[in-house]
Amino acid sequence: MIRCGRPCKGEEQLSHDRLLDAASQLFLENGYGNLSMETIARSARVSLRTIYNQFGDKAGLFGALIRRCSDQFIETLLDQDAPMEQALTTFAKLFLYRVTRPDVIRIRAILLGESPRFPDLAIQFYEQGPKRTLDHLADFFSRQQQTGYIRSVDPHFLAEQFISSLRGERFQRLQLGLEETPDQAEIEIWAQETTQLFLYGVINKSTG
Amino acid sequence: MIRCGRPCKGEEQLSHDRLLDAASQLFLENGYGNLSMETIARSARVSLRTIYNQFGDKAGLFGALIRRCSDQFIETLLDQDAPMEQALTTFAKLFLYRVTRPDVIRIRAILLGESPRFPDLAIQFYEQGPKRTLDHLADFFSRQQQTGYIRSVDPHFLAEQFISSLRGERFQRLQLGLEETPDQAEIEIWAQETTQLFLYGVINKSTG
DNA sequence: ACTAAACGGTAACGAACATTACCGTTTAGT
DNA sequence: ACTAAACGGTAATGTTCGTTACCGTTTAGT
Repeated sequence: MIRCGRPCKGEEQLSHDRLLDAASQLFLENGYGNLSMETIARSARVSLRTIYNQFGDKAGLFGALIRRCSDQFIETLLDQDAPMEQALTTFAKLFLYRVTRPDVIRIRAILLGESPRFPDLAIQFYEQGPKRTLDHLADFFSRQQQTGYIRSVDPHFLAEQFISSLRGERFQRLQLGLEETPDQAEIEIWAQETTQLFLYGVINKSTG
Repeated sequence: MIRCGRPCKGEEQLSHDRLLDAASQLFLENGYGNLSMETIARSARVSLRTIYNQFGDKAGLFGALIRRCSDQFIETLLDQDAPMEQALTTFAKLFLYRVTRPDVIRIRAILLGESPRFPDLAIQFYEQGPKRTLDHLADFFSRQQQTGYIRSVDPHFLAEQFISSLRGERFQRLQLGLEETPDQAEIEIWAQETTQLFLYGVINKSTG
């Protein structure tokens, strides 16, 4: 790179983001232990010293990355007034689409593998990401219970079960790299079938 | 170690197992990339050369370990003649107990993180472990469908949903190290509530 | 008894890697 | 204009690690 020297005023955030972007992609491809700082620096067209100035060390860079990934969380809207099945199905589609993106799958798997080394990071990730979705969903179920449409079970339990059903075994296979990323059409079927099973159960009802 | 030289006839398998046991525990504690061959050798009271003779290299040792972990799979009995809810609950307890053991949780998380480096290993693990459980469960649902008690949905879909519901969000937290291993009492409640929700759904039925 | 195989222990080799240091350069702040 | 800060590039440092080699020892197989 020809460009060198102290960056201009407006460009401070720029190299910072470029660095995070490059590091992100490389961590996703190689995991934590199998990626060298030099590779990151070269890919981001940044000097090694800059990384250490901005993030302290490798763990700091990894942490910043996880945190940025969690911050990308946007609360999925749950329409409280729509029919419950429709509201849940719409939520399910959005949730499944996000959660099946290859980079989300990968970052999750990497964090799982390294969580004993970064226990605080695991907590941050969960509380800023999955936990907020669960709370949001539990609130939805709680309101639906007040209408009497659904059984009075702990709404947090319901939220956890719904999320877990949504992920399904296919999510495990995705994390193991045994399956391709689903497209929109597959996700829609996936969301509908799972939501119905969750709502109506398995038993054949005697009366419709 | 004082003991040295070519091992006696009956002791061949012994050091092999001792090696796998030690390696197993160390991999669980440290993950793949953060564990040195020398540490394994010392812990197993075995020379480095012996490891390389028996397993080729580090990846080979890790693979043998994963395979042994999968082979420990024992088909959980599903009583086809018992009432369905009872059969499923019994299965659920056993499944949850096994799947929440710390070493099983850890080996899974490590394999997830390293799966891009060991794609074949991920396949072997899944097919010898989870897949056999799923097939077994799908067969159970298929037979139950013939009795007409449950809706006619793809039994493999039902099996996947049941397993996935069983794991629940708590399983994710376990993998992230955010929760303690559940004891038998917790597992029983967990199994019962999940099974009931799976069978009867969320909707308040008009007629009991 | 003799050879080959397998072992434990130590050391060595070579590569990779996280981290730091140094140098010349460009911009910010005053 | 001058100093301090931040940069890119290269090199160095110190460590760790996977793997191999060598040596003396013990057992298997014949």
